[in-house]
This record gives sequence, C-alpha cells and structure tokens, in this order.
Amino acid sequence: MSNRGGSRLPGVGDEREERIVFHVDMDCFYAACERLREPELEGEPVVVGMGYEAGESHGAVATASYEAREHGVESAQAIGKALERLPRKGVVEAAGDDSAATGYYRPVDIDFYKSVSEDVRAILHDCADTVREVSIDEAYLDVTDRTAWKVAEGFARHVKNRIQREVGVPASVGVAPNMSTAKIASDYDKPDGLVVVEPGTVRDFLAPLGVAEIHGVGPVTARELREMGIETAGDLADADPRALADRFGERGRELHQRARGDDDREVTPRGRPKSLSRESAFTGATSDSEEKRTRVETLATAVAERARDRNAMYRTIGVKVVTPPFDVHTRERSLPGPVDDPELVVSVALDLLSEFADDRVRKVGVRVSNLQFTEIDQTSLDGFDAPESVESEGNREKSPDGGREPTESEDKESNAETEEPRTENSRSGQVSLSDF
DNA sequence: TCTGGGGTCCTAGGACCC
DNA sequence: TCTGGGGTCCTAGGACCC
Repeated sequence: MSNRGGSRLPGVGDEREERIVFHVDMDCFYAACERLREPELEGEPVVVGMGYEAGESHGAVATASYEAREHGVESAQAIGKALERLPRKGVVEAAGDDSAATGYYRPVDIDFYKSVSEDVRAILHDCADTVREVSIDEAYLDVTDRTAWKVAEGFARHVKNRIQREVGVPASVGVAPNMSTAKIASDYDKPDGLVVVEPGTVRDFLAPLGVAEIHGVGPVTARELREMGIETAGDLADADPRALADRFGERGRELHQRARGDDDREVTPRGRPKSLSRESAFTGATSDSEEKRTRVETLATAVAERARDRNAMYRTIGVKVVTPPFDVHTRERSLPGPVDDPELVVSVALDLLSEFADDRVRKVGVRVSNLQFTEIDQTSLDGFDAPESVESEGNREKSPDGGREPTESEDKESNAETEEPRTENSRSGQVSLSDF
C-alpha cells in the first residue's frame, strides 16, 4: 500500500513528519456549563432539555451527564421519557421515597453556553495556528508547527488542562495524523479522554471499530454495509472500493478511505454560513391552516432578522414542512437577485406553505440560502479572510465597492448595488412577489 | 426512539444555453 | 428537421452531524 506514511524524503535533514491534528470535544458540554454556575451539580445526574421549561415535561434532551445516562437518559429523548427513568429531584423525596435516583433538570441557556465556548475558543486559538470550530463544543486544531510527534501527547494534555483550569469544563482530545482519525480518537475514551494515534498505527487502531464509529456513517449506511457483510472499519478498509462506489457513489470511496485512515483534508477555518433557518414543532400536529400560517410568519420574520444581524442578503427563500409520521417536504424559490427584505420572506414563505394548507403538519421551518455577505465582516476570527468575490457561487460577480457592472437584464430589479445596510429596506426597487 | 433545532453536502432530473 | 455533447442553474429529497 502506498500511503504517505511509508515514504520519507531521503537524505533531507527535515524528515517530513506527518501532520498532527487534534480533535477537541467537550464532554457533555451543556451539563458541564450548568455545573460551572451551579457547583452543587457536580457528580449529580444533570439533564439539559431544549424546548423545556422549568417544572414542565415537554421538550427533548439536549445533553445528559454521564450520571444521568446511567439511568437510561439519552440525547434527543423526549423529556417525558427521561422523567420516567430519572424523576426530577425533589419530587420523589417529597413523596417520602428517598431511595430512588433523581436528577436535576435545566432548560437550555444557549447564550451562557456560547460565552463559555468563547473562553475555550480563545485557548484553542492560542494553542494552534489553524482552528476549525465545528460546533459550540467541538473543534479541530492543526498543531503540526507547534509540536512534534514525540511530545504531542504532552502538548495535548497541556491544552486539555488549560481548558479545565482556566474555564472549568472537561474536554476529551484525540490526536492523529488526520481529521477523521482524530475525531474517532477523541471519542474513544470519553469522558476526560486523551488518545494518541501515531502515524503508522492508524489502520490497526481503526480496524476493530464498528463502521458506525466512522464519521459519515449513519444508521442507513451502517445497515446497508451490514447487508454487504461489512461490520467493522477493518472490513470496510478491505472491501472493494468499486463495489462501495456502486452502492454509495462517491461517498463510498470516501468512506473506504476513512476506514483505511486516509484523509487528506486540511484543517481550515470555517467559512461563512451557506444558509440560515428557523424551525419549530407544534405540540402534536395541526391541520389548522391559520395556525400554520401564523407560525411560518413568525419564523420568516425571525430568519430575516437573523440574516440582517449577520449582514447576509439572500437570493433563495424556502419552507420545510414535516407531516406525520416524519415526512420532510421542502419548497423553495429563487429570486433574480439577492435581497434583504423581511416582508418578502414572509410572503414567499406563506405562498410556498399554501401547498400544504390541507395537510396535518407536525413542524414547519423557514430558510434563506444563496447568501451574499455585505461586509468584510467575519471579525476576522479566521486566520485569513476569503476573497470577497468568491462568495457562495461563481456567477453574479459583485465588486466589493458596490460598483457593479450592469451587464445583465436582471440588474434593474435587484437592488444589490448598495453595500450599506439599508435603513429603510424594501419597497426600494427590490424584487417583489409580483415579479414571479 | 414517536422525533428538537440548526446546519452541511450530495444526488438526480429537468430547463435552458451554446 | 434531427441529432449531439457539454455546462450551469434550479428544485426536491436524502443522509448525516452536533
């Protein structure tokens, strides 16, 4: 096999080492944040619920501490279910039974978690040249230029300890020559784990793991792989890539490579978002078209506001409608040019929704996409900023100074030439619904 | 598993253009 | 009139991730 690990540049003094990638993954992050401001929760079962309010029983589990998991509470579980398995602290005791296990339930406080995440982020950026934040509680670091393989474990421990000491939340760290292996390594010994997979040992490390451990293999793919007799990452690594490509397309080849520990992706900072959305579920399902319309209107307004907050104009507006049992339908419409127009988002969304006026609906959502950003903003949290003209799509060139070549006929209807966020938006020559 | 909210990427067919 | 082949955009759906 001709992997990069086997080849060394002969003679040259710097024996080109393989990259050193860290994957840092906070342990039960939301629960850890709650413990930060409520130290009495340390060592206790903690459940953080979304769509949940204190004392109530709807919503879903966002994060359960390990103590809570021992009682069968799982992520994404309905709160009602969680309460069956782990009653709320205080309830059972009040009833005179203090033998049963109980847990602390808290609603999600995303703003607080974000502030904690910021503190962690600062440490990560201090420790690495390149950081890719994947989510509020997870990031990849390329530390090739900050350390060496012989001492990588020590450096990883240093990062981990700093997070614990300076922020007060636990993290697990995976160290490997590439992103996909580092990701698996961070998960391997959670919580509070530190796993190093050195170059040359990657395939042996991966081989015994179940295919579902591989990033990108979900329930559907795992089942199909099983049907092909592929159970472990080792099986997948040994499988015929052509057979995988036949069944899964390009993704098949990719998974094959991941299973072999081959992953060339560079650690790059996250770019700008590609879409923004809001969605919300009804309690049960509703056929009431007025109720649906009201909800969509609220979501549309919220999504437009979110876009404006982020200096994003959008060219496509869409809705999502979920009907029982869990069928997802999407409808979208593209405009001739990018706009920032809340009223238009509302009217287009309602128009797209009308197709489902008679359906029972569990959940609706509104989304804007084909984004264009109006400032060189991004507060440069990335090491460098992306070229302005690239944006999300190749066409529709737009110079940053606002001077846009009026070459195409659509230009007269889109108001995209103004860079300044308009104070009085809409009605100013932007596209309106009647244009369709 | 009776299913919350916010995302990403890929595929595939049809429209349209050259 | 029929026949190609290539390219891009749009839309809908699917799988996956945290």
